[in-house]
Amino acid sequence: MQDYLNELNEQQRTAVTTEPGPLLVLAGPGSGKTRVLTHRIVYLIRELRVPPWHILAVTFTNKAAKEMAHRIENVLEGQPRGLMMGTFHATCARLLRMEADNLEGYGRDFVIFDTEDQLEAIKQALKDLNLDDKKFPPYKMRSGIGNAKNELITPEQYIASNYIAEVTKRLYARYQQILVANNGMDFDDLLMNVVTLFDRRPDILQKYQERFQHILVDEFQDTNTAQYGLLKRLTAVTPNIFAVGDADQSIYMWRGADYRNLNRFREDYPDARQILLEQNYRSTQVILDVAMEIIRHNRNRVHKQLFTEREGGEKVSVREAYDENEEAERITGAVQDLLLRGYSPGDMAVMYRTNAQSRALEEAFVRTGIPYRLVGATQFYRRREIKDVIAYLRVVHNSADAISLNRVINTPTRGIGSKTQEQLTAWAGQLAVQPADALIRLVIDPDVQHPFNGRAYNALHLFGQMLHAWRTVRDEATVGELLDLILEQTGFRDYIETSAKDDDDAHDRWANVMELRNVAAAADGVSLSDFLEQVTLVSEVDDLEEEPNRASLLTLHAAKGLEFPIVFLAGLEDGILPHSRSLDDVESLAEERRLFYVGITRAMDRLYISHAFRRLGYGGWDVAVPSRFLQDLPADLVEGGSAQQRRQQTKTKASSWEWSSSSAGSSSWSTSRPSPTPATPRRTTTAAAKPEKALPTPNYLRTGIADDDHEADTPAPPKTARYKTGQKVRHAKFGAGTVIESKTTGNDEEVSVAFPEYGIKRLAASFANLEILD
DNA sequence: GGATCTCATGTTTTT
DNA sequence: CATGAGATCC
Repeated sequence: MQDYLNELNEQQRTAVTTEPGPLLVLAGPGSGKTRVLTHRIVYLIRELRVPPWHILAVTFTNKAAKEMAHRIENVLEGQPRGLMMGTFHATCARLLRMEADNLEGYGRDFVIFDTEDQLEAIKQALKDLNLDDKKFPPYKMRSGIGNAKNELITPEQYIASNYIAEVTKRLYARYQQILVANNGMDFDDLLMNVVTLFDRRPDILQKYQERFQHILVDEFQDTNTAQYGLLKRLTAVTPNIFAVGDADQSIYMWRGADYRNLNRFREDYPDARQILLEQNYRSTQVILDVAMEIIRHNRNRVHKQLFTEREGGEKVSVREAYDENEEAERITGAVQDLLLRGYSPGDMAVMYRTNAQSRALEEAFVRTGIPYRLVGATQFYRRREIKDVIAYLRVVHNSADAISLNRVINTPTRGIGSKTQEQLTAWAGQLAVQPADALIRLVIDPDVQHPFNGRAYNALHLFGQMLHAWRTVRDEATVGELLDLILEQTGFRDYIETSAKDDDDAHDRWANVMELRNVAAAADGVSLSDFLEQVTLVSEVDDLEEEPNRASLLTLHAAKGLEFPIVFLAGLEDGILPHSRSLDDVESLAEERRLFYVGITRAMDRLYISHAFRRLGYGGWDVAVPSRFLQDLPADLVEGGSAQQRRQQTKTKASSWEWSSSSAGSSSWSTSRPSPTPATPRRTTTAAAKPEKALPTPNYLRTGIADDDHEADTPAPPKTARYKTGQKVRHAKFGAGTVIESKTTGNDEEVSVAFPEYGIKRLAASFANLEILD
């Protein structure tokens, strides 16, 4: 009868069947935490006879929520009615939809402001306060305000300890007024407002305390103060809180998450039981050992001794590529190899630190024709054309949303410039109505007094008519129909076609709009209000189309919670995987390490790590320093030699470098071996980066660390090409050849040379050591 | 008032 | 390098 419990190991079963009360599950990667959560919910419903509506399960991503819903459905053969499950933000939004009337200044039809809307509001606030947006960059101010909200600090409580804080405090207050005036809440408000509501209205708090008698939290280490505060209030009377987390996978500190909430939990719920899940069902022992060795270097952590029944396993491969393009090519080459060996594209994932890295990878995948999907890069709902269309819907939905009105009133351009917009705002102020409603007044009341000249009036009137028409059909039409009407009346397609850079761009952007239209059309029976909420709170495209069997390209952050048989971690370089902005702070550095740990532990069978010798910075090429984390890899579990050896090899090969061969990638990962005659290990990372002869050290070979003294005054390499088309040159390996083309790239020179026997090679001048034959 | 160009500037991760 | 904002030009 309890067959679903048999699928669990002892610790898991203990967690699932523990009696209600506070429980902390410390779950290592791959230890089945989702399984524990879902089974716990099933257990509560089936065994303890808890009505589903007494259960609240919160996650951090929509993906996790969906996954959980899916699994529960499988076990229970149907979705339990009334079970509340979703992200913190979505849950709070739902709650506020019911209760916002009890919040001063807000109504239930509030809109959710995303990051971009926030910036607009902050710019407005800066203007209102006569502050210079150069001195107080909106995005920085936004994070200041956001941090305060995450800590549940109101503008009044904000401590102005210095000038910038004093400005932030004032700005925060003004910003908040603007939000309220727009009946808008930003992401942080969703959480904070619920807490505020609970604190002001004990009766409402009590209502939800009674409703949510069992609360489950996924990824507990990612909670911030506001979220923790929320949980604490809800469980104050009945502390049935089932929290699952792993401090080693805390990667969201930058957004206010604080894994120390795990400690607070132990203090705040002294009776809490604690269960450790260390058995891993995902990776080979080799991968786990590597992961543990990496994470071990972080201080102040509780070690989890991960183990699996999958003993042994393939060693982790580490390779250095010449640059990011070659790195990408080697990865796709290895992918092709693996495809031949029976893996499918869907088994593989390439993970990286920053979205910018996806470019080279994507190009390589396109070139090789391997099906791939790019997860979340330019987030669908943040694309300009999508935001535009959504802004239209928002204006139709909510007159108070002046931010959205500003966005669309002249997009596409229709002769309503900034001056006219100012007049409109002023005029609406006089009428004491929202600008959007003032426009409608212009349409329905022909005799109304207004300050506009003929041209402006016509333009405004025309727009007002459209808005009026949309408003009229709003409640009868489906979201899809409304959207069609808007697209048609605004001539949106024309707008996209005329404003796009080129045909491809126009095509893509229109395709995006149509994608949104499809989403809207599919959301049959969903109210406009709900539709807008979903659209703002759902970031991933995964709702749109679940791409079958494609390799995934994704950031390490996006990879959390996922697993793949084959994982590639690209760009393991100082400044990228420990990200440059985290190098001088111990805590951030520890978080970068956890990010690496998360990446490693996504892999089931095989892990490939790569870094490049040089990488395109913002401008030219920079020499990359292998990630400091790589030094911590256990040598006996890694194949590919030390960082020094790899670099030595890169340099040896670089003298005969070539990009063109597409087969180079596939063999290089599997056949290249660590140099048989390893150079005397040297500690410095810049060691031996000097070409022999008398060539000047190219700038890109220098790092911030000072080299030998005499190099400091070596002149920079010539900016102009040293090699000219038609010139005869000699290469150590390829022999004599003719220069076809030469161009400078950054501080180096890229020479294409035709060799009679070897064909055309593209060579990096600083390495190729070409002898000019005249 | 609007569109185009240039210059400057600023670069992580996302609910 | 890419995007965005500002100035300039139409």
